[in-house]
Amino acid sequence: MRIGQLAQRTGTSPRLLRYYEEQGLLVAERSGNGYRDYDERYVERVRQIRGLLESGLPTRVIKQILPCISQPGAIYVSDATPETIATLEQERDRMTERIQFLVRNRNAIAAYLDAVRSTRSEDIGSDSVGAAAE
DNA sequence: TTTCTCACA
DNA sequence: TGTGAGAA
Repeated sequence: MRIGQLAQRTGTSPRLLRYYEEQGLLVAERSGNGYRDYDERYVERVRQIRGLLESGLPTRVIKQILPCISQPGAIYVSDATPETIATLEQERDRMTERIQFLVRNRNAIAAYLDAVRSTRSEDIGSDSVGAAAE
């Protein structure tokens, strides 16, 4: 498939897919006219990349660890160099810190909302706020 | 439609 | 980390 279709199927843009390729996250075949040619497997691969980026990993790290985690289910310990292990440990710790940061802020917001709701229900006598979605 | 490059937030 | 413009 061509870049436009892959973009559509992964919810990204052609521009972004070229950018990922430039960063070494993707390698595309070329068809006769010079257009990139992707097979089915790239849909899942792009989703993987998106997920890791949204988790806050920089592209250079994703490039390094993608071969290790792209095999679903099986974990191939063999292809993880000591250097990659170190990177993963560091990234895991960074993620833990960010999670704690998010939890604190979520709690602060939740506490504020509870306070606002209780003062309003004292004034008005009712509240119709729906359940929070997860 | 896609390619590339340059510039910019 | 991404986007927009311009030209082929």
